[in-house]
Amino acid sequence: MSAHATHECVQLVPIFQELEASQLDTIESIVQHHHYQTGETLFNAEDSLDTLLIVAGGQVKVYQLAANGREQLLYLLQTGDIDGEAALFENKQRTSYAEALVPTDICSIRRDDFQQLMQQYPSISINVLNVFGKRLTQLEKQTTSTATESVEARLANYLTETAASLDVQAFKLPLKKKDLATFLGTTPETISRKLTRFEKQGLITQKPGKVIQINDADQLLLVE
Amino acid sequence: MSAHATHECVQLVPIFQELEASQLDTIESIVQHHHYQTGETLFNAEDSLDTLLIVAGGQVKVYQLAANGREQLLYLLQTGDIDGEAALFENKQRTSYAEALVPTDICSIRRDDFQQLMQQYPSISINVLNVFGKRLTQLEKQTTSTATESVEARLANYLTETAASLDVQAFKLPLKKKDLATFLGTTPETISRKLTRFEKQGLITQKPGKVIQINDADQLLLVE
DNA sequence: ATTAAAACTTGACCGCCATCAAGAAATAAA
DNA sequence: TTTATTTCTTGATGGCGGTCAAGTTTTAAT
Repeated sequence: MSAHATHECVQLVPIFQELEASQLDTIESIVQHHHYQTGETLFNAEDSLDTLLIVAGGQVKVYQLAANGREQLLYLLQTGDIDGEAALFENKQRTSYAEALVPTDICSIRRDDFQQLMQQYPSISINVLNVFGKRLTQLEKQTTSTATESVEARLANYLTETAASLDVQAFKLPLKKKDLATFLGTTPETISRKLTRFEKQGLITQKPGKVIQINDADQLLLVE
Repeated sequence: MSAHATHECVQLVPIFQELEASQLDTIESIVQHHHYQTGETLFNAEDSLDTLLIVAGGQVKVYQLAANGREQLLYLLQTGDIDGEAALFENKQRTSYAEALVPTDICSIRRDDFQQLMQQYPSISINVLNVFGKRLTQLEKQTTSTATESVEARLANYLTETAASLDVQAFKLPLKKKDLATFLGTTPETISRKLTRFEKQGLITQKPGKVIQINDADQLLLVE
C-alpha cells in the first residue's frame, strides 16, 4: 500500500467532491487503510457498526443470509463506492456480510469522525443522501422485480441493462454464476438453463470466458 | 382542515425534532396542505419529483408496478412518515405510485425549499439520513426475504413481527388481503390458504374483523 | 504439464404456489 | 333492511423453478 494511495482514497469518493484539497488532506489523516485478499471477509453480520467503508480499489459483494441459510446478494461495490449505513446508527448490529471478490483496498472512517465531518461540511450529508437515494431506488426495483417477475424476465433484464450501462453488445459476466444467482434470487442451475434457452432462441450468444453477446435486446426485454 | 393542523404537521415529523418553535413556524409557512379521499392517488410514476411529502394523518400505500403489471407494495406510510427521495434528485421521474388507504392529510414541501432548509439546519439532513438508513435496512430485509424464503415463512414472519412491534398477542390486519399479498410478494388466495393452515396447526386463531391472534410465536418463526 | 479443485451444464423429479373459477362472507350503498 | 359490490375462501389444475445427482469444463495449484 503506497503513500499516494491515501490521497487517491478520498479523491475517489463522490461524497467528498465539493471539498478543497486542504480539507481532503484533513480527511486523509483520519482514514485507515486495509487490504483484503480474494474471498476474505470485510465484516460479518455480528460485527458492530462503527465504520464507514470506502472501496479504494477492487470489488466487494455485500449480501445477507436468510433464516434458511440462503444467500442474497444486495450490492456489488466497485472502486469509489461506499458502504455507509454503518456510520449512521448507534449501537446497531450489521445485518449484512461483505466479502472481497478480488484483491481489494479499503479505506475506513470511524463513525464518530464521520459524523463530525458531516457536521463540519454539510455538503457531505447531502452527497450521502444522494447515494442513499439511489441505493433505495435500486433496491425498490430489485424487490419489485424479484417478487413479481419470472427468473427468465429478471435475467433478460439484467443482461440488457448491463450491456446498456457499459454501452456494448458483448460483455463478460462480472460475477460467478453462483453470485449472479443470489443476486437474481435464483440458482446457478437455472441461470445456465435460461442462458442456453436464450441462445437457442437466438437472443444471445455465449462465448468462451463467460462473455455474453446480446443479439436482440428488444426481444430480450419482452421475455416474460 | 383546521388551522392548527398546520402546526401539527411539522411537529409530527421526527426530521424536524431538533428545531425550535420559531424555526418550526418558519417551516410551517412554506408547507402546503392537501387532503385525499380513500383510494385517491397522491402521485403516479409519471409525475415529476419535486416535493417532499409528510403524512399528517391517515395511511398511504406506496407501490410499484412491474413490467407484467403486477403490483409490489413497498411502504405503508403512517402519520408522521415522509416520502422523501422526491426532494433530493433533480429532473427525475418518480418510480412509484402512492394511494391513500383511508382519508389522509398530507403536507408537502417543494424540493427547492427543502434543500434550502437542509443547508440552513444541518440536523435535518442527519435526520433524513437516519430515515433513509432505516428504510434501506427494511428494504434489504424485504428483498432477501422475498427472494429466498417461502411465502409461508414470510407470512409467519410478518405476523410475529407485527404482533411484536405492537406488543400484543392479537391484532387487526392493517391491510386488505390483496395489499398484504402484494407486500409479501404473493396472492390473496395463497394468504387465505396459509392462514387457514396456521390455524389448523394451532399456531394462530382467526377472529372476525380480520383479527389474528398469535398462539405460538416461537413455532411460527420456525416455519420454513 | 499434471493434478486437484472449483465452477458449470444437463437431466430427472417434484413441490410450491400462481391461475382460473365459483361460491361465501363482509362491507358499502341505497 | 335490502341490495349491490367488493373482498375473501376453497377447490382443481398446471407450470415454473428448486433440488439432487452425475458428468463436463474451466480454473487454480503444484
